[in-house]
Amino acid sequence: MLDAGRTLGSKAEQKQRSHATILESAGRLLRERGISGASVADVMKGAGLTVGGFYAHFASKEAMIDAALRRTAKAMRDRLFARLDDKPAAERGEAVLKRYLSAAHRDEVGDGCSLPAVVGEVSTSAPEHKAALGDQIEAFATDLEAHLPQHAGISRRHLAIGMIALMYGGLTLARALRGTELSDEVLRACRAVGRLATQTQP
Amino acid sequence: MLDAGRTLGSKAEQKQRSHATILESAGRLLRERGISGASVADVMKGAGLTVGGFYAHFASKEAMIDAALRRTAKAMRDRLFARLDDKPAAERGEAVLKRYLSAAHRDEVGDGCSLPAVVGEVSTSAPEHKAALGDQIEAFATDLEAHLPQHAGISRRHLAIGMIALMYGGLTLARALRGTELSDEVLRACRAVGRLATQTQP
DNA sequence: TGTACATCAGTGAACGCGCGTTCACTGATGTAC
DNA sequence: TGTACATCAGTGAACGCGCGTTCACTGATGTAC
Repeated sequence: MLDAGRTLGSKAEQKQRSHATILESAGRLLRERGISGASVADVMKGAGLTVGGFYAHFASKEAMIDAALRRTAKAMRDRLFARLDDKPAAERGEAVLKRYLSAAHRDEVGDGCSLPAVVGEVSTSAPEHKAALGDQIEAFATDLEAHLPQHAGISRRHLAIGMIALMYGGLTLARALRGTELSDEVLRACRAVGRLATQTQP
Repeated sequence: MLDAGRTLGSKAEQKQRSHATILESAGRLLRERGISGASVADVMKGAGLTVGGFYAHFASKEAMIDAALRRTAKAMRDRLFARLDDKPAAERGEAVLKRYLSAAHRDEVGDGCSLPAVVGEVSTSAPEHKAALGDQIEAFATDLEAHLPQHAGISRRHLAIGMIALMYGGLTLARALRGTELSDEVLRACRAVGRLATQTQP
């Protein structure tokens, strides 16, 4: 009775902890190996569990991918837009660009953005992933456009969407070419082109 | 004797024709389903043949993917830069941008650019694909930079590489979101951002 | 407090399937005499 | 020209493997009395 609050639901708490660990493992493998590469067995092994228990936590692999995608994309946004207030408003867009298109971000595959691992596969995988991706792109664009300047002939929203495509495209290309000289060049080139868009017009 | 030229090597010619048909089928499936989705059995079926004969034409699936990637990328460049002489020099960069980021190109998955189907998978597949992709990006950049204006603070080569990342990223995102409103918006937004880079500076 | 029963998170083996690759074979084409 | 043999492009079944999913089970935790 005294420790009712601690004991009660301790089984449920254990399950909750496992659920979180599985999601974390799924997020890492999703970013490292993509949708098809993040196998249920490996995700469970990464969480210190065995395959059989998976379906007590998720209805299907697709449901797991969906949850992992939403979680990792949210985490990425939080990180990307953190501590921007320290900088003058005019420099914030470029700061996001530099964080995203850095060599460090290219190399920390399992912890970085999930878009490079996911976007290319979405068109050939389960249709529900399209909605998850769409939601994350919308959220990303909304967060980003607040930090971009007004240009003639293009809305801030479209500027943000274009910047996302540039950042996603550049990072994915740089990762595909990792270890070659061209990989670094891609990052530099995309930062330079992005700068044209983040700068206030003369 | 009379028809020696026609008969001689007719077996070899048959094999050559089959080889071309297989490559064509591989190119289509590679673009429709990506590297892992273009299975050897389906590629052969698409060429009107059966699995067993495959290894008389290619040393491995990887060799086939390599050849198909190089072929389709070359074909895409030829198409993208065709008949640009009809246009004033200042409009050629934007013309390429419009061709690449068109709704038509987004929708003709099996005949368009192979980058959306390939780039995301390269970092987790056979290492030799990295070289094939690198070569195609180099060639693409070289072709493109000739049609771009000089900007302050960025080389034409880097402008070209950045544009490629923007076009690849935008098309891939638009394909992932195909059928949604956001998909069209991505294409429009990327064309607008690309225009900032293709225009001569004021 | 102690005992008997219920719950349920997690295990591990099995399923049907598609994959890349191998191989004994078939039968039309090509060659030798 | 006609016959016997060699070549080789393509067939189709088989292999070992990893996949997503299912399911009978185990054993620690929780509940009832």
